[in-house]
Amino acid sequence: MTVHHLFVVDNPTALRSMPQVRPQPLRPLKTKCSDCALSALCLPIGLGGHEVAQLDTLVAQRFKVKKGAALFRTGDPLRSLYAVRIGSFKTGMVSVDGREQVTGFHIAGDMLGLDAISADAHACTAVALEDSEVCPIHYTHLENLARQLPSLQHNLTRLLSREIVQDHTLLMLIGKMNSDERLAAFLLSLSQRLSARGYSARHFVLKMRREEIGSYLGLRLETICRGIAHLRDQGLAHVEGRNVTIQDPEGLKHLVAGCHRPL
Amino acid sequence: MTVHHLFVVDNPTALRSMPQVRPQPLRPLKTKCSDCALSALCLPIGLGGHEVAQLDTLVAQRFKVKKGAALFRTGDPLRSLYAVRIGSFKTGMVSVDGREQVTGFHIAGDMLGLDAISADAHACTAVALEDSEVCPIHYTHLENLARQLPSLQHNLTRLLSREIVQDHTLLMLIGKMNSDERLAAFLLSLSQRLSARGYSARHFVLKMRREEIGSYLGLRLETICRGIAHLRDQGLAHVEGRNVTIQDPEGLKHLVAGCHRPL
DNA sequence: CGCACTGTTGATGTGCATCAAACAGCGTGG
DNA sequence: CCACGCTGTTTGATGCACATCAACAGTGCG
Repeated sequence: MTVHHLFVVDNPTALRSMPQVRPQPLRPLKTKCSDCALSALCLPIGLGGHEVAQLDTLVAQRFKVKKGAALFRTGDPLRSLYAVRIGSFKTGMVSVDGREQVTGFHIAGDMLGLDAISADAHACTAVALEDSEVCPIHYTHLENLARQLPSLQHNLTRLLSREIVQDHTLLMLIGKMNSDERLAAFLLSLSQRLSARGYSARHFVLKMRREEIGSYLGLRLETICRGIAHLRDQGLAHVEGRNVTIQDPEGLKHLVAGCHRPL
Repeated sequence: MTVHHLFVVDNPTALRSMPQVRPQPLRPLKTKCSDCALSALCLPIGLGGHEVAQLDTLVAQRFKVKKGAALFRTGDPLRSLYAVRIGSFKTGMVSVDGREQVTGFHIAGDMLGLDAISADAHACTAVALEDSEVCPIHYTHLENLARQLPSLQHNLTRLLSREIVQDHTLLMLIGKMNSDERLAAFLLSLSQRLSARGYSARHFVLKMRREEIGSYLGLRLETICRGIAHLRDQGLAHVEGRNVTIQDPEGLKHLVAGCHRPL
C-alpha cells in the first residue's frame, strides 16, 4: 500500500459538482492534544493538563485529507468538528444556480464545521487546498465534556464568537472597500495569522488560486492579478506566482485604512 | 416625569460619532421569559418550565431603548447579551476612516451581542431603529446557568452558529449577486422572519432607511431606490415609502436563484 | 410654518467584469 | 528528449452595472 492510498481523492476543482466522497479515517495517528504544538491556538487554550487529557479521549483518530478532497459538504449531518492540524482548507457555499462563494481560508489551529451546529448539518463545504491533516472532534461527546469542563465550554463559545467577528470584518471588506484595499487586507490578515503560528510574517506561500482569492474577496481573478501588480508597483508587496513577500506592512495597513477616500 | 425620560436619547443618525451614552435600566419591567410570547424563538426554545424559571432569574430588568440610541458600542466591555423584545435594531461596524457597514437587522426574538464573547468586548455597535425594548442577560450568569442546564447551553451555542450561517448567506449575497437580486433576497428574508413571528409575510413596514439597507447590501441608497422601482415594474413587490407589499414571493425567489445568469 | 431629513429620478462617470490572447509551469506520453 | 495538452496566471481592450453628482419632491418634527 503506497502513501497515496492513505489519502481520499475527490474532485480537485470546485465546491460544487462531483458526488460526495467522505474522507475515511485510516490508521490512527497517535498525536494527542496534550502533545500538540497547536494547543495554544486551538480548542485547548488555557486548559489544565488534566483537562487536556480528557479532551484527548475525544479526538479518536486524526486523518489525512488529500489536496482537493472535501472534508465535508453542505448538507452532511454534523458528526464532528475538525481542527486543522497540518495544511489548509477553503470553506464555501454554492448558490442554487451554481455561483460559488468562498467564505473562509483555514490553516493549522483553526476549527472547521462550527456553522453546522445551528442545524445539525454542515452549511458549507470544506475542501483541502493541499495535502492536510485534521483532528475530528465528535460533537456530541464534546458537548458532554464541555458540560464538565467550564473552560472548555468557554473556549468553544469563544471560537464561535470569533468566527462571527471575522465574518463581519469580511463583510466590511467586501461591502465597503475597493479591490486593492481588499487584496491588501487579505494579505495582511494571512500574514498575521501565519505569524501567530510561528511562521514568517513577511514571506509565505499562497495555497489557493487567484480565482479562490477573488471569490473570497468578491472579485474576479483578473482583478486579483491587477491588484497584485498595483501592490508591486507601489513597493508594498511582491507576489510571484504563489510566493508572497510583504515589503511594507505599514504601507499596506495605511492602504486598508484607506484615508485617501474622504468618505 | 414624562414617558420621554424613560428612554435614553442618543444621536439618531449613525453608528459612528457622538459620545457613548449607555442606556440606563429604569423601573423594572416585570415580564419574564416564562410568560413571554417570544419564548419559542428566543433563548428558551424547548426548555422545560423549571428551566425557564431559572432563566427568569438572570433577566434582571428589561429596559427601553429610544429610536436612534445605541444599546452598546464597539469596544464596550461585555456585560450582557440582549434579547430584542419589542422593536428593532441595526448592528454595524465603522472602519478606521469612517466607512460604515451595517452587518445585521434584528427584530423581536433576536439575540444581540454574540460577537462580544470572543474578546469580552462588543465588536459592533447596536442602534435602535425605533423605540424598542430589550431583555439584558448577564453573560457570566448565563454561562454559569448554562453549565447546569444542558439544553440552555445547547440553545446558546446554536444561536451563535446560526449567526455564522446568516453571515455566510449575506457574504454570498454581497459577493455574488447583482443589486436587484440582493434587494429581493433582503425583502424575502425580512418577510420570512416577520412571518415566523406571527406577522404578515406579505405586508410589512421597513424600520430602516434606504441608506441603511444599502449599507447592509453593499450598495448605495440610490441603487436601492432603483431596485425598488425594478421590482415594482416587474410586479414582484410594491414598496411605497416604508410600506412593503410582497406581490409575488415565488417570483422573488426565482429572481434570487438567478437562473438568468448562466454562470 | 419652516427647515432638515428622506426618498426618487435623471445624467454622467468609473471601477471592475468580461472577453480575449498569450504565456509559464508541469505532467504525460510518443 | 521534446511535443502536447491542461491548468493557472498575466496583461490588454472593451462594456456595463453601479457609484456619483445633482435637482427636486415628499415627510415629519420642532
